[in-house]
Amino acid sequence: MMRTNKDRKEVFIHDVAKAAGCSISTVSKAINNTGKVSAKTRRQVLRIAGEMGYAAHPGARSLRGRVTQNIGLLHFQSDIFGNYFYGSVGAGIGEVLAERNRNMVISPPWRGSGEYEVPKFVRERSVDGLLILGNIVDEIMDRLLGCGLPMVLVDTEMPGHGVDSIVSDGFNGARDGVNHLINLGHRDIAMLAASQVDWSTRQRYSGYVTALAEAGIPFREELVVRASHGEEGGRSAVHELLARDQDFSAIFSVNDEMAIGAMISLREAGLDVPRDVSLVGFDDIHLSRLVQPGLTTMRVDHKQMGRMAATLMLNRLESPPETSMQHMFPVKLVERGSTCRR
Amino acid sequence: MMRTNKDRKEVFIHDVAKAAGCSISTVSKAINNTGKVSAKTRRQVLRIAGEMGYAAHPGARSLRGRVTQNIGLLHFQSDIFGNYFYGSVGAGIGEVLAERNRNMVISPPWRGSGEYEVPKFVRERSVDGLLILGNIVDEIMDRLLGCGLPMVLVDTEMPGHGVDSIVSDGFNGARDGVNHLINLGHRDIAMLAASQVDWSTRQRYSGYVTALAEAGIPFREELVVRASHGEEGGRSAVHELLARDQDFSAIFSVNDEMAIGAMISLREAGLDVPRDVSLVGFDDIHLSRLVQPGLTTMRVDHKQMGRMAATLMLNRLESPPETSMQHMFPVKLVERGSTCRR
DNA sequence: CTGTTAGCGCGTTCAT
DNA sequence: ATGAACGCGCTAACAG
Repeated sequence: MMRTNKDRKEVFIHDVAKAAGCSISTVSKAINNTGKVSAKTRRQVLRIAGEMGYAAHPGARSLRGRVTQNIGLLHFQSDIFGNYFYGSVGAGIGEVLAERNRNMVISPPWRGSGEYEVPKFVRERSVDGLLILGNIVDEIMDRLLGCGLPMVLVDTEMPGHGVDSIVSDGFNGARDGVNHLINLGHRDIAMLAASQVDWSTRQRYSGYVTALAEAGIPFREELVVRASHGEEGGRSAVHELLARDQDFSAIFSVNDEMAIGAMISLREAGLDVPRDVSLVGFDDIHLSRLVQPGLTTMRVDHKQMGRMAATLMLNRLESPPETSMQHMFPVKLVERGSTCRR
Repeated sequence: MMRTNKDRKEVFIHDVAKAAGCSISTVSKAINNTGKVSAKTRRQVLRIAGEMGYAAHPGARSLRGRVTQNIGLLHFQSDIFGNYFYGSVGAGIGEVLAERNRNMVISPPWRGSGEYEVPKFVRERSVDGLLILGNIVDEIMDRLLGCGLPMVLVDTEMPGHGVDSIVSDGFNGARDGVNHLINLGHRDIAMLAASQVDWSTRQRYSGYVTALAEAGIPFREELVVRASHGEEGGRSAVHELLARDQDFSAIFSVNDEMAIGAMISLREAGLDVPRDVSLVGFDDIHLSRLVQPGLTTMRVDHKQMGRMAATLMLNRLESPPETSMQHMFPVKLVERGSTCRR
């Protein structure tokens, strides 16, 4: 017969000490592998503690040692669960935190109503460090810095504040993506961009502009559309683009979700992808393999980015470095069905 | 000039008391709205605490009051971030936890290598309750019950252990889905199922069998394929089905991810959906609107399920009920392009 | 209404 | 090599 949910029995260090026939402090030393304890008593204590299912009270530990063993995950653009890109990054982070025995605390879904309130867990400092996914408004950043927690930024940068960051090479990625379209014979290449203040958009926008310039193709403001992140943004961007009544045979999108929204809207408008319009995205989210046609995109190893961000944070906590560091991941073209020769 | 990450200044109840010119316990009472405090001093204390950015040390609180204000999220089938269904549920959970001022702690990606180890945060009891997403192996369940934490199950049931559960109506959903196919003139309807031990699969399987029986269509074992959850499972299931060389004009899939995998494999095999094979999924994940053709499926309000699970848990913590409860969400057919008349 | 006090479980010093 | 004692920040019981 299985247990039911009635029989709870908390076991504290005191109980272990009694069972092991030694003092509380000896148990503590044995468990934390600190101070002087004979090998024999250590083994004994560990065995008993294991049998009794002892685990130190994290509250008491953090009260004493000022360390929580929790890492907070922040994301301000949207809900992390609903975002394929951040989801993969989060998975990588989760792996590392588990390997190194930390808990992951997640910020609540961001309600973008201009309330720049930091989550409860950072106000209360119930985490040792913060991993921040994606672009972040200055005002929030300022508040977070005020909390004095170590931070690692993922997919954005913020120089001069002593925070680490992990990004993908948006500039070269975008340049390569647009070059791919140019090599296919396209010249009228539109760009779907997000907010100007987003670091990632700015990088990718520069890559777009540069690729055009290098190919001697005049830049046309009318072919750049700005919209919100996500599939909805991509849809409205295409409507806007079509309403402008400009010729274009290809679209470079700042991310895959917008590209997929664009793909749908193009189809609804009676345009075939890639016959009428070639489409290149950015990120290579899981979805991009599944849509029909498959989305040509710039691949980034999201999970690895997450892993590195978490690793960086834990190392930083163990030995605070003098200087902050940024790391840039390479980006690689993945050809699928959404692009073809003009 | 923005702040940098150097200036951290922790503020404790002691500092607030000094600044407010009163005792520590008065501050505590004012903040927690407990005990007797004059309205004036309360206002005064709250103002000062706010100005100083005071937040109680959660470790100390939990040490004293045995409550952490954290809720743990567990998911054993796969990584929550990579799963569209659980992602939506998680979003609903996150909303409620934020509204009611709790933190969400997430279990690390489950490595299914047979190691039934409970996450660090439940061993250490750094959460007040556990929300468990999806089917769960008995052995893990047993361990979790042994921890004595209140639990709410989502998308699965486990009667007789005093735990609440929130599920969708898999039986009637599957029956309706299969009936839809029958009404379209199909008689050779295959089923893509997952593990027999999964509660949700069992329910949906029963619905499938019942619908056939009610329509007087003989059940054929050869048309039932079992595979792992997820897109990969759907793909391999279709391969298996085709290898069996049985006639079928429609497939009912136990979930959308498998259905989408099936859709891809059918296409690769030169079969058109829905012309050659009609396809019905279950769950209505975000992806199902995006694939081409759109997937006909059984809709469940995931986010609402998440909200209810979280609400149930918080209420249960505030006033432990005598008895456990289960709640079943209705399921509704959503017709899209993956089904047509035979 | 306010302040003093005790103790939550743990890690650490300092004796032994 | 081991144990006794202290205090981390906080809340609750009690005294004033």
